[in-house]
Amino acid sequence: MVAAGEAMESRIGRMCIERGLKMTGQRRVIARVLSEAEDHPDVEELYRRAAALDSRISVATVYRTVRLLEEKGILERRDFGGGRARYEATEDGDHYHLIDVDTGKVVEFEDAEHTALMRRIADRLGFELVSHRMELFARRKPATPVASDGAAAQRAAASKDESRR
Amino acid sequence: MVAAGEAMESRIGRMCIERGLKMTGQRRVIARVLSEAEDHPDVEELYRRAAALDSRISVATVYRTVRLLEEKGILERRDFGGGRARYEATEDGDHYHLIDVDTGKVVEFEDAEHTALMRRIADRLGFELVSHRMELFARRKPATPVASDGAAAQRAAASKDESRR
DNA sequence: ATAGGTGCAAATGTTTTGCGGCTTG
DNA sequence: CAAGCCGCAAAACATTTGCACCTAT
Repeated sequence: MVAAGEAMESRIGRMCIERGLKMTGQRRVIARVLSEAEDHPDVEELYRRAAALDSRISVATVYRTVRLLEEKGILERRDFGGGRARYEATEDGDHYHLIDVDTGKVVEFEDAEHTALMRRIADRLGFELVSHRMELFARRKPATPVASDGAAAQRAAASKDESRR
Repeated sequence: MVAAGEAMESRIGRMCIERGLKMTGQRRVIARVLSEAEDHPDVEELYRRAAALDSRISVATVYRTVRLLEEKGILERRDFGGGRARYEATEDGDHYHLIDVDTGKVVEFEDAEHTALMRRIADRLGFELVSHRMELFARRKPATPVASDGAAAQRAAASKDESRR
């Protein structure tokens, strides 16, 4: 196991240092929370988790930090509908999100074909793609009656719990 | 020309009547503004245009109307970033938007292939697609240096002015 | 007449900010 | 020590709503 020291820098904490950000206590805590998050928390939720580790943190700081990290390219802001922005650490390959309209759960998936398609479209219109976004809103299928299923499912899927609204 | 009577119902106005909505003066004006819009105005802008035709309209009513028409499927709400929701009349075929990150202009385009792809992806993950969204953020290309251009450009593109932010 | 619209202003919910004090590099 | 943070509370926005009149149907 990873001998949990105490002042050990989290993955995102290290990224902050790399970009020359001042590391305060609260920033370190928020960085840790973000590093450990496996879902797409909104600011309120990040605040809750951070405050649980160190109570001298205010929502304002969470907002400021999350904004800063987004500018630095460390975080990405998402909008899955429902008013508040959600955040997730920037990852390497492009991936997209499918939101279960009934439960609010988010399923991530990759699709290289798609990214290429977008670039091609922009190009055809005389533009250079800067960024893009795509979200699928869907409902779980009732269960495959009979038919050939077996190895039906998927590699890519990584369901995560986040039933809030 | 279409003899602009005065109480003549606009396209969206007619749709309201079809669905049994009460046609008040302000609703008629808003419907007309929406019918004539060729861009993707936000509520503030709709209010401006409507108030120019009939000053006894409040923003609250525009908000209420736009919300109602969205529920009735007459309008679609869009989010192109920048805080406020934008609206556009529901059209037949799916179309998507490319936002010029420098000017804010919106270019619409269609892509049947794409819609099918999404449905397939959802299906593969065990879901039934309810709706989806996709936006491209891009920058105009500097001009094709030499190479084969000529018939370079595009059919699909329909650029529209809306440089606001 | 009556269900439903409307204006106005107050309320909401999320995110930003001004400011004096405190911390990091 | 200077530049940059933080907490707090107020402010800023976009959008919604309660209430007391109006008005299409």
